[in-house]
Amino acid sequence: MPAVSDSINMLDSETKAVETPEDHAEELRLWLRLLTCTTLIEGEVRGRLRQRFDVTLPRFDLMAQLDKAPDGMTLSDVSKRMMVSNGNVTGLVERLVESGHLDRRTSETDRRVQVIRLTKLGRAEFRRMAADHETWIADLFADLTPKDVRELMRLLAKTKASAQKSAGRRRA
Amino acid sequence: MPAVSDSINMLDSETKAVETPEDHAEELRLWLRLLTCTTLIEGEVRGRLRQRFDVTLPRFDLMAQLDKAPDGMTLSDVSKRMMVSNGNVTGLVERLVESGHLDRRTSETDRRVQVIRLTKLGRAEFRRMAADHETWIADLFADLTPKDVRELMRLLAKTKASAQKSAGRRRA
DNA sequence: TGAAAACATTTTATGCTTAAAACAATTTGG
DNA sequence: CCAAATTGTTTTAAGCATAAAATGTTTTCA
Repeated sequence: MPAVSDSINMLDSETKAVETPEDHAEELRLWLRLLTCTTLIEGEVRGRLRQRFDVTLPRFDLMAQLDKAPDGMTLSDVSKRMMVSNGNVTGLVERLVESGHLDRRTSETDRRVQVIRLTKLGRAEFRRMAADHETWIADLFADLTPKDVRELMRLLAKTKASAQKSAGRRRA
Repeated sequence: MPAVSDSINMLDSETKAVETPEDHAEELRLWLRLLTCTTLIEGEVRGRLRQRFDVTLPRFDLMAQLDKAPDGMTLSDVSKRMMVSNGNVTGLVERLVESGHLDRRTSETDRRVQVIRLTKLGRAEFRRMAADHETWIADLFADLTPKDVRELMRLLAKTKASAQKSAGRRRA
């Protein structure tokens, strides 16, 4: 096998790995750091939501999606947006309907579809929580300059695109 | 209360918010993008670990910690490193001992402490998985240039420090 | 038209995760 | 020395999460 036949981005690394056991330690470290940041912030937000509002993060996240959709969303939409499994949404919605935060109805045009939206109570509670939530986030990122924020946005957009491409390659 | 007593970074934003309802939309968007990237990559890694090795991500993460500690770690150490609750580790370890991947013993000098380490089997299996895992990560980040990686590392380090500071302020 | 494919959701089985309380062992300070 | 505080772990109760199979509905297309 000629050395020049090396291609970039090949997933089947069988032969490649034998020839050149490449060092991906930097990417690995980057991934761990990304994960650490997210875990740290997520844990902080989770704790504050529980302490101040006695609400879980998943419930808050779901309400956040619905707050942006006054006409409601289908369970599938929610599932895709939140990047969680369908079954997960089913249970989450169940509990939020039970607590009076969500309203759920079957679509008139397609009886497979469930449309959910925030109740008046749900919207009011979410708005209160969201206001505090925003200040928490601002505080957690307080040491970043506006330039840092812009730069991170850019690099994370690139990261997201790269990961999506890779995920697509695998499914293909 | 004198007006001059206002301090920066105050979490009690009662009066401040009324005066200047500051806009933190950028930080919020940054946080959501960070979360999206992590969720995306994590889901991808989780799926591949399950498909190729029939192992869960938490199990893999725990084994990864132990692989770096040939002499073993206490449950507390693991819990801190993985940033998960103590009870979480208890259950995870239980199952990994059951499956023969981990060895657990009570410390001789302090009978409260449980020391766990990888068994020969556990280490062998982890090494196999880790090799693949590294190529997956490299592929997921493939579109980032070395410069991008360095810059992201730097900005995420800054983010982590900022978040830790904020978390500390709250606990204080 | 009508069987097959696609779709939206729910169910099932299993495992992960947390916060808080309980338990057990060690350390500390009067 | 010993009661109190601290530390390490486990237990408990509740909820979150996934993958895969099951259910019911709509669409496709031969």
